[in-house]
Amino acid sequence: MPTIFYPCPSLSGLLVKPRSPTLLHAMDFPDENPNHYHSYFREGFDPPATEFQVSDYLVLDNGFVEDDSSSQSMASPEQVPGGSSTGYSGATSRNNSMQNGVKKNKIEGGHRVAFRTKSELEVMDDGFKWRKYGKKSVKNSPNPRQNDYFDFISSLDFHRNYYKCSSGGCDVKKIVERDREDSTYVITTYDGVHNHESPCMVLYNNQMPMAVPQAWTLQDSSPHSSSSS
DNA sequence: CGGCTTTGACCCGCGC
DNA sequence: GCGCGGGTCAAAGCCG
Repeated sequence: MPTIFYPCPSLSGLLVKPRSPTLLHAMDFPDENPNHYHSYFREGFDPPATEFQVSDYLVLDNGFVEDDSSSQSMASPEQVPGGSSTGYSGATSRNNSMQNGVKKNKIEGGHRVAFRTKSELEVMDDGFKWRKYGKKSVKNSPNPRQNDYFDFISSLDFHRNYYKCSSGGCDVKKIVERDREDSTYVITTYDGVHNHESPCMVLYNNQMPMAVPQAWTLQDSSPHSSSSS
């Protein structure tokens, strides 16, 4: 079974809810930042639920985000004809194709994952090097909160930051925005699959090679994605 | 000087 | 057709 690994930064507990039929395997490692840890997921493992703070999102594989949650800022299925929605309803890239008259927001490389992480920080180190190439303002939160902490969060500008992997030849993109439904959360969406190892993983492998077996190796795509290339 | 961020402009698709 | 929103481009500026 092909395996795909993605990094998921987290500050206060990883927020995971598998959206695909495959279960996910989490392996947590410390970051260079003591306030962070990263988790790497792979198919075929059911993490003990008690170890995780449940989030509303983890979406992956085959290039389409599956989203049956009606309470999120990400697109709901009805926003995209045909039922397959994307993390961003307007992600109408010029590379997107029309299929049978139904616009499918298929991403290059065939994979999209989204992490919803409870964090004051919008930009978290996930081990890869990213270059920012765009920023767009979005509407403010529809649910303003009332205590000091939420006031602080709500005072932040709501915007969407666009990043590309700065590694040459790697076309993976990352979109970061604060969840407009709950501004204490940050939604990070990865588009595509890295064709190289993370510099961070090289460090990990040097330090504890047995503990991180090929965690950043991106093996062949899943059966779902084989039709999306 | 190179790499990165910022930011306004532009392109495109969609809904009305 | 037009306006709007999302995504990208690219020039300018910043910083180490």
